[in-house]
This record gives sequence, structure tokens and C-alpha cells, in this order.
Amino acid sequence: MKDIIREMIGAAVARAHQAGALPSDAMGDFVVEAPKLDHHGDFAANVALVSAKPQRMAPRRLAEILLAHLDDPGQRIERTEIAGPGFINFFLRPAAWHPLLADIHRAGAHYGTSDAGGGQRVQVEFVSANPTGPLHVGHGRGAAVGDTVANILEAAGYEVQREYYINDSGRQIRTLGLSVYLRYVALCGREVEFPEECYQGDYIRDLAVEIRQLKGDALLDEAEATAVDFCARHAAGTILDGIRNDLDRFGVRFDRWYSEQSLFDAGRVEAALADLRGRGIVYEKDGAQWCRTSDYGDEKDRVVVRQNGLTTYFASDIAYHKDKYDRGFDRVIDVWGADHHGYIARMTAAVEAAGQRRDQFQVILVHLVNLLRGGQPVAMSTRAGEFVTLAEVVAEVGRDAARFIFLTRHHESALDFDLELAKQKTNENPVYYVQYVHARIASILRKAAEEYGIGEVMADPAALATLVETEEMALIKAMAAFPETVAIAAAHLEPHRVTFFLMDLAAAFHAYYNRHRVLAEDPLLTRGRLFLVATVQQVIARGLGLLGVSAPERM
RNA sequence: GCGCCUGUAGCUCAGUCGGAUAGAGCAACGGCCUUCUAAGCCGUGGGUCGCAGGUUCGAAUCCUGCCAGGCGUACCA
Repeated sequence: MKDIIREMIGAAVARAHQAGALPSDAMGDFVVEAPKLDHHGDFAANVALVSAKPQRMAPRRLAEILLAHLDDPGQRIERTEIAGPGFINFFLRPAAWHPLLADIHRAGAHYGTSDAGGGQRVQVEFVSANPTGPLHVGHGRGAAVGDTVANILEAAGYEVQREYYINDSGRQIRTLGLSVYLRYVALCGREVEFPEECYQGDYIRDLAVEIRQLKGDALLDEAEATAVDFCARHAAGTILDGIRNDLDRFGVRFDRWYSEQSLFDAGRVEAALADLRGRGIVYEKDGAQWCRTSDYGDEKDRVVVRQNGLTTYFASDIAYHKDKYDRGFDRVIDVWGADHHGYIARMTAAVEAAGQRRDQFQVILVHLVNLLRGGQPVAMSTRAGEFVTLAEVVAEVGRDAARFIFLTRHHESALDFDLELAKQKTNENPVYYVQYVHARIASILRKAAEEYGIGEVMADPAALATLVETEEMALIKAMAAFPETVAIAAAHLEPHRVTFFLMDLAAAFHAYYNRHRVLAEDPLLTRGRLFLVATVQQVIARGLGLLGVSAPERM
């Protein structure tokens, strides 16, 4: 619809110029947009404002000339006005919106999709929590954001792969092994001291109990290093299984689980470093090896091989990201916790050093979640084992509420997640507000079928012509914004835009529902309204689907 | 110190490319269920968009400086 108005304006400029009413056919870079205020019309154009300079004419005078030369062959426009400093406001006839409603209905689940991505291959890597403990709520937010960004990119025409990077190598895993081992030794009845850095939570004890059931006291006879290694591998495996299970129940599935250890096993870390060394990007100083990231925008160079000969985590990451591009992804998106933001500059530098463009790598920083219960903060400390796991949150408030609430904020602002609020079935809880629309419409459609014998609703022009109420136009206009919303959300990697779109559409529906009866006296009107609400239901379902939230038939 | 993020109504937050009188929800107050689900709707109040400059027809939005909060600033992961 916007494009139609744009074209009409363009034609008016050309026509006015030909008729000698305008000195030139030059136009500024103007926009057609839906104004915030209803009384500014369905669409507003700032063409007269931005063209005032090239045309050397006062904006309002210019607007008058344009309107005099505006042609409306489709008879879509009811009236126009010149407002404020020179905006042209367009008020459309209801009939102008009816074909759009039919288009949306016809597009079905494809409505809102585009080919903006052109089939480009994108990888979204998210969660990637270390397998040293269960997922907590912060990981849940990252999971919801990452999964939804992936969905939105798919809708925008990208080919998306979801990946989880497993940090199954290095010191944290050893610490995990030691923590479990010491707990095991204690279970066997020996005095032990737990070092500061060891993990404490109940799950460590559970793992130790499991190992004791498996092995009895036999591990005590092994060398400590061997025993710790056994505990580490067993614990990491078990924890990872738990993580997979938690994510599965959260509705998140990964296409690939990528092991850090496998990078070493396949020699990719050494190969990546050798490549950089060969190009002078990795060099030796003070007995360590450094990467020249400062040549690529980082504030200083970074160590990749320490004096003790061990590679750093950064070295693994260089190899891992190189491998991503080697696997053919045009774009790579990492979802990280905000506390890792200091890492972006060096990772971007490494990607560029490896031969990619900077804009082929993007990081979504997900800020922290403050978990509350009835307004009171819930204690969270991983090390001390005092935290609420994602699994517990999902069990308590449900997957839908959890996912939706994680997506009600821009990902770069901190989020208060109140467990009591998430369970409340009031309009303080936005997930029910939106799902309720779907259930209400389902109820209407059931009743239409059962009591009125109306099954499938068709796009009958005569029925559509009955839709003239302000609230009906508001619904169609709200739905019309969906493709643009998805496109912008994809371009900016901002899933919360879809959440807010759904809340807006839901508000428009509830207002309509309270004011007008769908199942009306007049059969033609009833069919028109049924078509309208069926379309709303379909768009709601599609939007909720992007967020990974269900669209219930009954509530 | 340096870097990144945040600062919008009492509270929680929206506000792509600069647009008209800055919008929601909650909380407060007042209304609406014999009719398709009241998990809903309607109405009333409520603002120096952190502060100060600058750019321009026009700034919450762009630029500069400052203030406050969070996070980061390892040969840790």
C-alpha cells in the first residue's frame, strides 16, 4: 500500500513538471509512513518537505501543486490534506484495504516472509554454555533470543543453521572433574578439603553419588589424575545430556553440537595458528605467541599460546570461527552474555585477520536476567550452587510464558523476570494477552461451524465490502505492518519487535471484539467478519510461531 | 584511567532510515458481563526524553562534552 502511494506521488511530480507547474522533476528522498496519530490519516508523506530545496518552493505550496496533479485510478483515496509544515496526509477508503486482507489470508503461513536474505547461509551460534553445570535463566534468555533470531532470519529468506559450541576442553572441565572427584572421595568417608575454585551445587553431589554407584570405592585406588579425568568426562557427558534435555523442553533444537575438543583432535587449532604465523599475524614475544589483533581494530595484541606452551581459549575460538567460514557460511552470528562484550573487538579482529569482512561477523549481546519472586530478588550464584535453573523456571511457569517474557525487552537491556508475574493469568502477563486472541477466535470459528454451519471462509468481495468499521480497518492496518516488522527485526537482529507487534495486534483485536459481534444478524456481514478474524488468527499464530510460543485453541 | 552498554510518565518499557501534539502496560481513579471466553474492553489524570551545547525547516533519534548506573579491561574460561 505504501508503495502504491509512493508511485502515485512520483507520477504526480512528473505530471506537474510536464504541465509546467513545477520547475523540475527533482524529488528529495521522501518516505511514506503510517502516522502515529489516527487523525493524520492512513499514510503521510514528507515529499513536499524534502523536495522544497530542489524545487525552490515553500513546502505547503509544493504540496498543493502535487495534490492538484495526483491521479488515483484505483479510487483508493477518500481524501487528502496538507498538514503542519507541509505533510501530505492520505485518508483511504475502506475498500482500498480489502484486497490486502485477501492477500494476507491467501499467503497463509508465508505471510511476513521475504527473500531479503537471498538464500544467504547464516549460522547462529547460541547458548554454548560450558557443560559444567545446568542451564540457568540467563542461558534461557540467550536460548530464546538466539532461536527467535534464527526463526526471523529464516522468514527473511536466509538459510540458517543453529549451532551449540561445547567447551569440553581446558581448565573448567578439569575443575568440574576435580569437584566431582573430591565429593566422591568424601562420600567414600575420607576427609577432604574443597578448594575455593571448585563447584559446590547439589548436582555435583548427585554426580558423585552416580559415580560411586557405578564404581564403588574403586576410583580411590587409581592415580588422582586418572580418576579426576574419569570424573570430568563422566560429569561433562551427563551434564550435557541434561542441557540437551532442558533445551528440548524449552523448544530449542540445534542442527549441530560442535565440540571444542574436536578442533584439537582434528588439528584445526594448530593449523589455524600455523596459517596466521605464516602470514606474520601470529608472532613470538616473551616466550609466548601473540596475535596481531591490534592491526584489526583491537586495543592490543592477544596471547594465543602461553609461555607454558598451552593454547588460550582465544586460540580455540580463532580456529572455530575460521572453520565456520570454511563450512561456507556467509554470515556468522554469535549470541553472547553481555559480560563477554570485551571479547568482541578481538574476535572481530581474528575474523578479519582470517580473511573475512568485518560485517560477516556479528555478536548479539544478551544482558542479564534479574530473577524475582513477588518483587523480591532471588539469590543467584553459580559457584555456590544457589541458582534457579532454566528447567525449574520452565517447570514452574511453562515454556510459553518463559520464552515470551524473555523476548519482551530489547536484548541489550537488563530484564526483570518475576516468577509470580509469569504465572499470573492477568493482562500483566503479556503472553496470555496474545494467546487469548488466538483462543477467542478459535472459539468463534467453532461456534460458527457448529451453530451457523459456516465452515471454510472465503474471500468473497461482497462480504469483504461489509468491513467498514474503524476497528476493522485498524486490524487490517495492524496486520499490514507484519512483513515490515519481520524485515526490520531481521535486519537489526531484534526479536523483541515481533513481540511488540503481537501485543499491538492483540490490543486491536480485543478492542474490536468488545465493540462488535462477529456472528452478527446479517449473514454477509458475518462472513466478512469471520474472514477478518480468521486472518487475524493466522497472523497471530505465525507471529507466536516465530517466537517459539504455542497458539492454543482453548484457554 | 580506557572501552562497551544503559539512562524516556510513580514503576516496567516501546519508539528502523531525523518528522507533526513523545506512545504502551502496570499502579491510581471512574465505568462495562441475561449476547461469540471479563485471561477482555472503555474513560480520566500523569513527561525539562539524564544535563549542556551543536548540526537543520525539524532532534528522544545525528555530533561534542559532562553526569549517573551496569559490565569489561588476564600468558582465566
